[in-house]
Amino acid sequence: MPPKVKTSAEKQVVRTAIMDAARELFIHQGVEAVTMRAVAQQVGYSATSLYLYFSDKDQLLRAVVDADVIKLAQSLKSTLSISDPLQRFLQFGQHYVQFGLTNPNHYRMMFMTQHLPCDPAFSSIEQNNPEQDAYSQLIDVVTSAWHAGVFKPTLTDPVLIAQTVWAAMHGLCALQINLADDAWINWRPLEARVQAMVSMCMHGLMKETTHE
Amino acid sequence: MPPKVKTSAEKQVVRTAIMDAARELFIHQGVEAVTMRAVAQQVGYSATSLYLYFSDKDQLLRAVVDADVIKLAQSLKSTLSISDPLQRFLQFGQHYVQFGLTNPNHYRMMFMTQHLPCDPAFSSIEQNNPEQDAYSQLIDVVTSAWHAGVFKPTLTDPVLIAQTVWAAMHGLCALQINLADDAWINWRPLEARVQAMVSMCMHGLMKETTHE
DNA sequence: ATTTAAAAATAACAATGTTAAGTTAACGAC
DNA sequence: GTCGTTAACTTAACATTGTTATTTTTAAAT
Repeated sequence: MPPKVKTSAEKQVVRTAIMDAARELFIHQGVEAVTMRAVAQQVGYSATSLYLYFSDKDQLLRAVVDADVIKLAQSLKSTLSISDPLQRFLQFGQHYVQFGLTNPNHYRMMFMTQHLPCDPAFSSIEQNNPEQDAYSQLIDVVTSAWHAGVFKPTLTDPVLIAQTVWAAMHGLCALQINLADDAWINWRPLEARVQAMVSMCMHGLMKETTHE
Repeated sequence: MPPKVKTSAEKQVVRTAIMDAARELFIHQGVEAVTMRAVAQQVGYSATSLYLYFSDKDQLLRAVVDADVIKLAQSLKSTLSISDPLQRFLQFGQHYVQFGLTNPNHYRMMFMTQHLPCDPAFSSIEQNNPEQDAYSQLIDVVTSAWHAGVFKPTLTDPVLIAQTVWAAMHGLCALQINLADDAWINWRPLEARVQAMVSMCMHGLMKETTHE
């Protein structure tokens, strides 16, 4: 069966196929519930063959997450062309939240599960490349809005603003993803919570004149 | 060896011992990494005996988390005696964040790991009892501040305010806990991020006059 | 044609959650 | 007292998992 000697390109095809199968299962069943055997079966290999392409399950997850961060960045890229810095910022944020809420397992996998710290030295993502690095996009978007003077004058560090907004939006997504079904809490409708969070951020960060 | 016929009180002692051992290990090693055998050894029983007290690992985790939610509520209780509604709200929030950041594994176990939804009908926590239910404390604290008129007049739903503030603070804690060591991100100092988040919430929610 | 080694599969291992099958000894009935 | 009965517990055992060791297959190199 093994048609020996795969070109590096052919190997990449298999690698990608494994990652796609893994992502599909991770997203639908959660990372924990997915076995290497299941991934292998999905892609038509034996379980042990996966280890020829990924050293272990953690590395496979890491690779999938990396690829998805790039995808998120490419998705967010569409908002970067908005010329008005304020609108660009708002759309960017909305896009991010929408991604998290419509792809909960995706989001959980990327930002809520404990995985190996992402080492820029070994990542497949090119740091600071706005095509791939969603975090650097965020920094850029906030920084340009900051230069445009939309934030309160007391706020002097765009990076800090960015990290605060990210945290706020992340909290919204994370609680929804983890506790939406918890009968304990009488959640307000999701849209109302999104709206309230956006509103709080705007009133908390922007100049008064900006959001009349 | 088995000294037959334990009173219900004695059984409760064993149950608690198991939960304490489990919590200790969960917190130091993460829920995933802890085996039933390890918990059993810690408490001096065989692994299978744990199943006489908890139907499975998920239920054990659920019981531990429930107990810790009560502990959190009791810890937060100290702030409830502050007479000024605004100060009470602020201290309550600060207390919560401090808990999350100084007990990261605890916090992760309680709010960031996937576990069985908490069913009020079967929980050991008494819902709406301010001694035990931290969420109801939050609602109360925000509602009384709302009645005191500290929030912007456009904000008409104290529950929505509470859920928004919780999400914001949770995002702060969650990102710190999961991504603090990620070399990708040039995190601002933790205290600065806490301060910035608190400030954003206040400016975003409070009447102008409240925070001069 | 024979050798070599890449690519894959099969067999196998240790660890884990969990269940089934014993084992021990305190209590009640006589 | 002794004799079952049964609660409390232990030891065996199982299925599943991630992973490694071994073996098979087969395209290319000689």
